[in-house]
Amino acid sequence: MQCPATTTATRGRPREFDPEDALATALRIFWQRGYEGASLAELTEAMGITKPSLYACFGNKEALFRKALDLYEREKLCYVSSALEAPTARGVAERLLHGALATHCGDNDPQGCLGVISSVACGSEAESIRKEVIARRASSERALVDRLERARAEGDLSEDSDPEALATYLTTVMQGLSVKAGAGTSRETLERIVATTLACWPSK
Amino acid sequence: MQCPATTTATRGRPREFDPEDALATALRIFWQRGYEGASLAELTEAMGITKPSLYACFGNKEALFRKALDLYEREKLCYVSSALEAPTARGVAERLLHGALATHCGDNDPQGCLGVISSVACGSEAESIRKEVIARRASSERALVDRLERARAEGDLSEDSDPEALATYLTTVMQGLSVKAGAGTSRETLERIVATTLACWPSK
DNA sequence: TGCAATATATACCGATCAGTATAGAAAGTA
DNA sequence: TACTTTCTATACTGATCGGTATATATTGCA
Repeated sequence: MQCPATTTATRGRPREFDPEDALATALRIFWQRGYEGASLAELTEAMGITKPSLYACFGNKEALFRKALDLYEREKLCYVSSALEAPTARGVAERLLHGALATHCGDNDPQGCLGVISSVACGSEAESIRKEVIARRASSERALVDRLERARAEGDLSEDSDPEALATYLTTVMQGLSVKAGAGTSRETLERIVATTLACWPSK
Repeated sequence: MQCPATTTATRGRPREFDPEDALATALRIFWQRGYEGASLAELTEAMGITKPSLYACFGNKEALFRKALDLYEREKLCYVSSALEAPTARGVAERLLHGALATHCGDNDPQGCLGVISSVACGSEAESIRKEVIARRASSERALVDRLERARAEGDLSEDSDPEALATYLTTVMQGLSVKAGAGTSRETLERIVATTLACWPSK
């Protein structure tokens, strides 16, 4: 089967492509098109492999998407967990917003957030994909709530503030940023949105 | 051809369906599925008409979508223009956010914003749809910028505030709300997000 | 060298996509 | 009643969808 990490000598004809490279390419296509918008024809052409190779290596389209989503969270959403390590609530907000900016409006990657794209779109067939993306997002949002509750306990968020409300508010802004980024809003405008959000943020 | 308003006596066999009802149904389907996610099979079944009837009355799928989008803006986004008539900048923000809440998280309509759904998703064929939706949104955002500039001129927004930045910030929150609504976030949570946003809003 | 194992290339599958050709049904007009 | 006009119902088009069967090519091992 597939062994992306260990390059153990196997029998049979060796694979002619690098599964990690191919997966990174698939991620890029899914990121541009969404799950349903990415056809197997476009995927296989971009990855430089044929459909049987794709199915042998990754299972099927849905399994490929989940692996791409894993890669996305591992490599592109790492700013989230590192943001939670900021010393203050304001620092967390700053790192989250600037991280979102860098990740979803960079020059080298598609614009917008794969999670937002996949949860908003599309038809009925992709329902299980949608649910999975929403579930993953919920767990990372819970971590943010916990962090802000800690901030309130530590005093850098005022006693009468609502950590849960602030957390969902913050992710709302981040998701709005992704929508705008995907719609082609300029980076400069997005930076002003982040600045405005931080200017409103109710803590030091 | 089609004459939805005037019921002039025409020759030939009379149409057996009400184009306005059919269009309202089509809007609901597009709203649930997005442009590409809504198949003609699902559309015609929900509308209770056959494909030839749909094509004779509405042109094609894209034209039907544009007509549905017109209806959507006319009936569902009217809260935007009425919000701009609020006496103060804070009143504008309040009405916009509560209007978005009522429209995108109501019990009778699909969750989320048709514009966000259509601009975020999907494949490459719907590119012209995407562009159209983005353009329509831009023009309504311009109206909000104008309104906030007036607010600054009138003094209910401080001299050193940035109306353009505040306007895009506000629409960012609204689009984030739509993403969350489409993902199934509870109305109560969304109301807390609105309350949090207004608590942060930098004007009386 | 021959065999088992794995990968590739080609061509195909049934289902669905948006869109249409054709024929019949229902109205006004003469 | 005959005729024109318009709508509806059925069946179809070529293209594309995700997925696969088959045959061939390339390796390790015996």
